Amino acid sequence: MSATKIIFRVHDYDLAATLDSGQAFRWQEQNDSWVGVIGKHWVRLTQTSDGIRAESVAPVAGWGFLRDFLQTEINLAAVLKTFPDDEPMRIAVAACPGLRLLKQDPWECLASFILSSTKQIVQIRQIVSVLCEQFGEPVFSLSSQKGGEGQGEEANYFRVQIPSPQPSPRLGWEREKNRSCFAFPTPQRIAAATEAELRTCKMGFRAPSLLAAAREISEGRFDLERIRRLPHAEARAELMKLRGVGGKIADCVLLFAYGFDSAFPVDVWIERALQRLYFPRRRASEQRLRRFAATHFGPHAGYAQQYLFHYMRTKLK
DNA sequence: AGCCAGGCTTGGT
DNA sequence: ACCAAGCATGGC
Repeated sequence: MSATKIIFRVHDYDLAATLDSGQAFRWQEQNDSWVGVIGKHWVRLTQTSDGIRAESVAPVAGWGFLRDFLQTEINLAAVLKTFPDDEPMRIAVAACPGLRLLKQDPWECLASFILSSTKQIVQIRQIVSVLCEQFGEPVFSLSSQKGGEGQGEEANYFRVQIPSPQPSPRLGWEREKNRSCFAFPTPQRIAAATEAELRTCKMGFRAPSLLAAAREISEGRFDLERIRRLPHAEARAELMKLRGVGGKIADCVLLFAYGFDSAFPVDVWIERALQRLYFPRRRASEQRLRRFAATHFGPHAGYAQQYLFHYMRTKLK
């Protein structure tokens, strides 16, 4: 089974910064590439001089899913033009031109951010990784005996050599091979688990929240697709009905999965960034910072937030 | 309204 | 080595 490839010709796209900027938690750097799973597709992405090269192990019917995920059609320059013309924004953009927003699957995004509360990015990655290994369907099977006529999911798997160049010294080869080979578990699968089982993934007190969301969704009481069609404020209110989802997490899902570009997640880091960059002389209340953010950054405030966040994380600390 | 919920990283000694 | 603090929070 030969790998299939495509090149997305896109400029001002910083792949590494984008995949590693705290919006998605499943991408791993492998040599000069990034490996991850989108839906049922394992993919390897590499930044090249003329864009982004994508490789998959199994042949894919089309690359629309990846174009959509990476948002390569977005005219970034046009987005940047809508930012306020002030010193902090200029510096934040200059620090990482080419930082983008992805468009992720709503369930994966929601579940990941329910698991994110009071966790640092490294820990969120660990939790999500174990969750996928434990409950996710393999996106391809290493030892499947089945040919093409199985009726279940198996028919979609392929017997392949995973093109993973070198084992990392810290995780053994076996473990390394198996990472990123699982789809994100469905709401149905999570709903079928017990709280105790979920807790083995080290998610602690977030387990009941994840379980509740999975049940609401799998039993049809909560419709993730309906959110997409609601106005911003209503969509936000709807998401916040879920246990474990407050304003910050709702904003993350609105921005990273549903493409509400004006959503502006405010966490400790953004709060500090706003305080330092926009109110250096006197201390501004959380209220004030929030109100300022809601009006100051324009229609693509979410992009602005991502630049401020990245700048804060990498340069200001 | 303040405290609690885990566990891992970070930074001090 | 060890230990304490601090988390890209929200619920009760």
